[in-house]
Amino acid sequence: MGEGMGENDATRLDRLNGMLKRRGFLLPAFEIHGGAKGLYDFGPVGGRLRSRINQVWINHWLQMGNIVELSCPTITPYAVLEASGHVGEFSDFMTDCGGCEEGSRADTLLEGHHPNPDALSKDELQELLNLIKPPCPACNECQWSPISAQNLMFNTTIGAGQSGRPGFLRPETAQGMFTSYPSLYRHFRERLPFGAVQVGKGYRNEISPRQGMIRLREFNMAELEYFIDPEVNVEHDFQQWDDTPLTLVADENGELEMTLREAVAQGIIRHATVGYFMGMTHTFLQKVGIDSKRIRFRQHEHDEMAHYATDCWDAEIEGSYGWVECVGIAHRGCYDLESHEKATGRTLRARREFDEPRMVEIDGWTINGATAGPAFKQLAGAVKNAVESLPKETNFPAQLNVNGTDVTVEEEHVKVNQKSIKETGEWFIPHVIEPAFGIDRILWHVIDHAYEEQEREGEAYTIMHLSKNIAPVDVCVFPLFEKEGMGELAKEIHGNFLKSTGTVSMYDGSGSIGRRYARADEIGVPSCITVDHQSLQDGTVTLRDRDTGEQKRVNIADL
RNA sequence: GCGAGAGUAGUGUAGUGGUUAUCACCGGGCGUUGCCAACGCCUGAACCCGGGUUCGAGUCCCGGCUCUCGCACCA
Repeated sequence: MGEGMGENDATRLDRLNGMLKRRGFLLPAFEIHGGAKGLYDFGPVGGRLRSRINQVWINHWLQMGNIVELSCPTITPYAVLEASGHVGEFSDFMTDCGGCEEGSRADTLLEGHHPNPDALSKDELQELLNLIKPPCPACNECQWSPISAQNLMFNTTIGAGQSGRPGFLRPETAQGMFTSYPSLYRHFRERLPFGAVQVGKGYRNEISPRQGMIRLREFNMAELEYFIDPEVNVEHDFQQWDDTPLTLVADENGELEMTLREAVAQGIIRHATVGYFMGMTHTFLQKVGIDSKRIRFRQHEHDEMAHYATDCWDAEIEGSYGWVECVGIAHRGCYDLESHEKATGRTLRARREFDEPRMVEIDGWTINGATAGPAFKQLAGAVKNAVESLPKETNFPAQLNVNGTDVTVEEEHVKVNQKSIKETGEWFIPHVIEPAFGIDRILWHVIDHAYEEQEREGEAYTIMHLSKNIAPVDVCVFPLFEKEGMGELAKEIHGNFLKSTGTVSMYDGSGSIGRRYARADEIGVPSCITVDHQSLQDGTVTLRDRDTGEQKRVNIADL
């Protein structure tokens, strides 16, 4: 990152940041109290920009027709994130020295006493720590406080006092969508594929937030969890991207220019749905005004991917900080649902009906409950499983080892088990393909790409070329001068814009007309309307385009 | 987290211990001009926070917070 950033880029970045603060896009949060690292306010202009980007994102995915929107809590019980692997992956287990109060990592203290302390659970670490009582590296004292998970996640307590139970602020929105799987499955009438999207806040207690909006402690994310049947080969329509080859940086093939259709056909992209979502991502980024020449997709190398993932592509956008990953599109296999299934014992599966019912022949042994029950008592269940797995040729009595106990199974304990079972389908854990968007990073690059510095008669002039889809203010209405009724007419037009839902209009009557255009250009207002003398006579106004500066006269009624 | 540098109106800045903290842009009001940051007058707005040294601190010292850069960390 930051490669090749010249002095001009650096001063441009300074001026851009100054403007963003001055005009109310992005500001350091809680600044009057000294500020807080990694936390930003979206200001009077930025707040609207953010929510419009969110809305475009949601609508973009809802267009697929089999996607619903969820909203899950940001406060998440410990068990959920333990099941998902975040507690293990994201934490360091810390303990404080009773002598000098210096905090140490428990796994580091126990190195040399265990082959791989990093892999131990919290309880196991605590047990080992109590046993070993290693000396404090700072003061040699051997008194250690109970281990706590010092986490890249924000700890909290759900509920007050003794009854409170531990939890975290969520590090991603995804887990709530996985835990909502049963409700999604029912909503979609038990038919794959389907997906859920969620836009919301995520939290990571980053050790060192840097580079403005690029690494935050509280961030806006937007994720899609798309559930598929791994055995179904889906056909996706790639036609819409056949004319736009993408820049792909593939794991083993280096940088390529090719269409998604080709990349999927050649197996460079390992799953068609991943490819389809890459296309959807590219289209979305264009919708919100990202320069498509500065988008590329980079494939994770094998050792970079989470162990359960089978393919992962990042959409990277080039801006003032170099190439920054803004979207991750990961094929997560069945990892997430399986993890929650294991932790809860709940079924998180889908049903796949066979084309033809399958007859399963069972020809073997099972126990005779009447005799085996009294004989094996509490072991009877385990003996049943063991006997049923024996081949038909087995002769009784037979010696078996069940749960570590040797038992003798007599002929009288068993009976022949011969039957046909008709199976019409099977249950499986759906696979998940997850496009995860860092909204703040995208928003930053939207701003970065939209920001243009011009020079007009030696003066710096700033235009934000924000897309109409996301511009925080849709229109400005100016009276050429606030007299002879021009101010009143302009206010009336402004009022009519405000009445139409979703339109943001600003009225500005102060300063010269050129100054007002300049103020509007700086926050990226696409259109400005000016009421002049002629308006009073014929009911027309001038409509000025931000990017070209051209004006045309239009009837007030046609606005 | 470690090391280095920095923090003065909304923005960019001047100010090496001594009056009422400089300048520009900026915001507001009035007037004037009458379609692209025009002009005049009036006006608004700052020494990051907390301690210390000193008769006196924006300035020196210590601690904290924030920013920038390097190292470390980083689905």
